[in-house]
Amino acid sequence: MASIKDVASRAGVSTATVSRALNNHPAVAPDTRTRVLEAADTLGYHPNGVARSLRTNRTRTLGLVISDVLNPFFTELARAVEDEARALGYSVIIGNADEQPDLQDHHIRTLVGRRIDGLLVSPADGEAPVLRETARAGRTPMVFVDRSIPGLDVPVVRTDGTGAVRDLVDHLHRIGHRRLAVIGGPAATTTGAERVDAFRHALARYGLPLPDEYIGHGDFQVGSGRRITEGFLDLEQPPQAVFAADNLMALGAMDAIRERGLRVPQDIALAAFDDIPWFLHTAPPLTAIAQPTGDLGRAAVRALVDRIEGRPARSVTLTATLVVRRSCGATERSSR
Amino acid sequence: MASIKDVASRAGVSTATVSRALNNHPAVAPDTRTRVLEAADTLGYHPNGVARSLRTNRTRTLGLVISDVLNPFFTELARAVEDEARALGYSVIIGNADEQPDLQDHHIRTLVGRRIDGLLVSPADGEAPVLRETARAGRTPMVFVDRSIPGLDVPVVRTDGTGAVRDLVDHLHRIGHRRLAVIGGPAATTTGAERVDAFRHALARYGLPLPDEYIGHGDFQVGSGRRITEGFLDLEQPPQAVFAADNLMALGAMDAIRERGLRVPQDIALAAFDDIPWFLHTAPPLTAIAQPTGDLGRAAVRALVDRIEGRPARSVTLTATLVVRRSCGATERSSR
DNA sequence: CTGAAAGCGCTTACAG
DNA sequence: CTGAAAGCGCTTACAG
Repeated sequence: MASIKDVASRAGVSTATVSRALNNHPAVAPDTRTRVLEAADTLGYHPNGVARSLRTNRTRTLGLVISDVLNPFFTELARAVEDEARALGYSVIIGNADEQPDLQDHHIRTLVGRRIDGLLVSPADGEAPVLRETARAGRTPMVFVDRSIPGLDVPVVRTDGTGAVRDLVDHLHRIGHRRLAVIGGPAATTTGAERVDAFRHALARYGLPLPDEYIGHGDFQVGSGRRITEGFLDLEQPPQAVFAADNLMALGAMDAIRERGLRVPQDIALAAFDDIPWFLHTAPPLTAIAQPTGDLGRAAVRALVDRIEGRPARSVTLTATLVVRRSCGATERSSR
Repeated sequence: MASIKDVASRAGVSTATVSRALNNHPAVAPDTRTRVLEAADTLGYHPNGVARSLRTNRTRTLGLVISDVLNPFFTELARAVEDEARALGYSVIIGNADEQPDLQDHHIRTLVGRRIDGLLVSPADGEAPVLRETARAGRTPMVFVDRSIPGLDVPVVRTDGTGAVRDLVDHLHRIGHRRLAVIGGPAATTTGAERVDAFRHALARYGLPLPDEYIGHGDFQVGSGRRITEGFLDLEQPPQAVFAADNLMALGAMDAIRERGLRVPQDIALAAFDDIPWFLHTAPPLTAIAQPTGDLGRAAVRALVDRIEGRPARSVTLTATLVVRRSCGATERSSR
C-alpha cells in the first residue's frame, strides 16, 4: 500500500508537508496542497490510521461492551451509540459479553490493548476483575450505560423506571389483579435489583406483599423467563400477573404460557420492561415500560467524549414511561 | 501507561527479551520469562496493540459492514460473525450502513484506514465507488455475505432460498390462494432481486402470473413494507397473500393490515423471508423462510480468514427452509 | 511556507 | 539464550 513517503516523492515535497496538506494544516501553500492531493489521489493513498494512532496517542475509537447484542434493547442502544459517536468523529467497537463476566473481561482487555479512547460498559453480573481494575486505574475514560457497578467512580447514564413501574402496578391493580409476580434480572446487576425493588415498593403502596415464590431470579435471557414462568404456573396459587424485567424474559414467559395452552391476558396478565417494535404485534400486544433508548445511548457517548476531551462528565438519569396495550386485561371491564 | 521499556528496565533485560517472553517465543530462559512476567504484572503492563499492529502489519481485526443492525437477521449474523472471529483470534468492527450506500462507503473507508485484516460486506443498494474500488484493488481481502455485487471477483457466502420459496408457493396454492403478491427488496441488491425472481418462477409452475401491481419495490425497512401493503389493499383486486422479502417489511405489512382492521390470515395471508424468534408470538404466528443465519456468519468468517491467511477461499451457498405456522391459513380446511 | 529529525511502542533479522 | 539496532508510517516542535 502506498505510504506517505510515496506521496511525498511523487509530489516532490517532504513527508511533513504531505501530512500537513492532508490534515488541513493552515500553513501550506495552495498549489503545494493541490500537488499533494493529486499525488495522493493517483497513488490511491489511504493514510495508515494505525501509524497515526501510535504517533498521536489517540485512536478516535470508542469501545462498547454490552451484555447481549441479540437483546433488541441493546441492539438499539448500540445503534444510537454508533450514530452519535460517528457524529462526534469516533468509531465504535462493540464487544458482546453474552451476560458472561469473563467474556466481558476478555473484551475489555482487548479494547484496552487496542488503546480505544474511551469505554462504555453495561456491566454483566458477577466478578469482573479486569473491569474493576480498568475502572480503578482510571487510565481509560469510562462511562457506565444502563447498568452500573456501585462503588466505582464512574459516571453512569441510565434510565429510572421507578415511576413507570408504579404506573404499571396502578394499572394492574385497577384491573383487579392482586397476586403479582416479577421475573427479575441477576441480583448483581443494578437494573436487575432496581426493577424488582421498584415493583416491591409499588405493591407496598397497596398493601400487597411480594412473596418469595413470586420473585423469579432470571438472567435477562429467554430461557430463564420461560423456566421461571413455568414455576409460577406450577404454584398452588399462581400469580394473576407477571412483570418481566426485560423483553427477552417476557418472550420466554410467552413461550411458557403458550405451551400450557393458556392465554394472555385472560388466564394471566403479562408486562415487560423495555418496549420493542414487535410488542405491537404479539398476541396480544404487550404492555411495556419504554426506555428512551436512543437518548440513553447518545447521552452516554456525549458523557464519555466529555471525559475523553477533558471536560467534566456528569451522570445522567432519564425517565422510562409505561405504554399500556392489552396484555394485562382491560381497565374498563374491571377484573375477570 | 507502562510501556515495554518500563518492563524491560524493571526486569533488567532488553525490550527484545520482554517481547519474546510475552509472545511465548521458545528461546527465552525460564527464569528470565518469570522475571519479565512479574515485572509486567506489577506494572500493570498491557502491550500496545497499535504499536504491534504497525510493526507486524496485522491488526487481527475484521470489518463487517452490514446494511441494518436493527434488522434481527443482521443482528444474529453479526453475533455469529463475532463469535467465530473470536474463536479464530480476531476482533470485529461493525459498520452499520443503514441501507445507505454512502454511509457504507464511509465505513469501508474508515475500516481500510484502520488497516483491518479483512472485510465482510453485505452490500447496500446503489452506487458504492469506494466498495468497488476496494474490491478491485484487492489489497484488503474481502468476502460478501448474504448479498453480493455481481461482476466483482469476491467470494460470496449466501443462502439459496429458491427451494424454500417454491415450498411456500406450494403451501399457499394448496390452501387455495391464487392472487399472490410480493414485497421485494431494492432491485440492485442480489437478495432483493433473487427473492422476487424465485417467487415469480414458483408461481409460473402453477401457471399463475405475477402482475406488476402485485410487485412492491421495498427497501428492506418497515416503512416500505407498510406503504406497499397499503397499496396492495387499495387495489380493486387485492392479493390474497403477501410474501415479504424480509422480516422488517413483514412487520410493516402487519402494521398496515392491522390499521385497516383486517386480520391475518382470514382477510389476507402473510409470509416472510427470514425467521426470527418473535414470529412465534405474533398474531398469528408467522410462516417464514428461515436462513441458517449462524452458519452463514461462521462460514463467511472462515472464508475471509482463509483469504487473509493465504489459503484459497471458496464461495459457499447454504439452503433456506420453509417454516409453516398459521399466517397463511390452514392447509386442512381447504381455502376460506 | 517548508524540511530535517525525533519519536510513538513495538517486533525481528542478525550477530554473538 | 540475549541484546543492539533498524524500521513500521505517521506527526510535530523546531529551525529557517
